[in-house]
Amino acid sequence: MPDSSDVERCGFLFVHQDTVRQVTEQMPEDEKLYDLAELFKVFGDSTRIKILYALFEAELCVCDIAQLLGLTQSAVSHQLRVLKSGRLVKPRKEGKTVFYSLADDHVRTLIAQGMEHIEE
Amino acid sequence: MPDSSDVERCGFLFVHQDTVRQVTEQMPEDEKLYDLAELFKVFGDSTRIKILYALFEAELCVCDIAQLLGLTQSAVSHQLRVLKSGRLVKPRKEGKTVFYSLADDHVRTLIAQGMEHIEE
DNA sequence: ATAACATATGAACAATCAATCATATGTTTG
DNA sequence: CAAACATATGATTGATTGTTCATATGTTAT
Repeated sequence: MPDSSDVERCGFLFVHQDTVRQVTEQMPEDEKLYDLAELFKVFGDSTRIKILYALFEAELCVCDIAQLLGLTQSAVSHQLRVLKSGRLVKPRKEGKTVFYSLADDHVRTLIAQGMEHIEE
Repeated sequence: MPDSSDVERCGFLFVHQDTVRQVTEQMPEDEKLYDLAELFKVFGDSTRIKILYALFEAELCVCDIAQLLGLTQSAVSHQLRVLKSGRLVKPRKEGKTVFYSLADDHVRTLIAQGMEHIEE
């Protein structure tokens, strides 16, 4: 990370000074941007995407998901933990088994938007 | 990865057999799911998110972005390459300098949706 | 042509991460 | 209580990734 005494300068920054100030003002806080990146990181793995897609259709238990996707129970459980901590899925306990479902509709919307981008 | 001869079975798969079949049918092809995960992976880094946010307001050159975000020219260039290969930004060359802008509106929509999820 | 500049690229390294294996927790059934 | 079952967790490991440093490519100006 370069420190302020050693900042590079191209000719355009000062030409676009107004724009640059505007950009700086509109930029959300660092923490928010970090959280946003963390959210997308959760979507950024094909196993987790598959799990989410599976939950598009139905509430499923860990073991069902594992069979459905040809994965280990452990792998699925680990990934469900990531999805849960990102508030993308929510558990419902029923005796021994835990059923997972999508936490809210943002998950659907985000994935749909992503698909649109892929397919265009 | 477990092979088919050694599949775990919980009591629920067969209870939910119809649902499981339906889920399997609705599931997109593996390659598409992989690509989708790749797309989200591009959003899944705070530096890239910051770059995208900067480009929300204006077309900017590499050097401007570097200064704006307090990053190395090299780091920005590397990340712009990732963003470009994900078709999230597009370059416009003008002499020595290269200006980058958002490739399309999906970028805005996706980030907006993500922010909604974060802020709720 | 040569110097200055803007950007891109390649190699190297530290950090992060997903899958695996082994095991722990907690629930139901006999 | 003990055995069987469903899920969760912790440690390890191979792979991926973001940054840095050095350098290359390509453009403009003297």
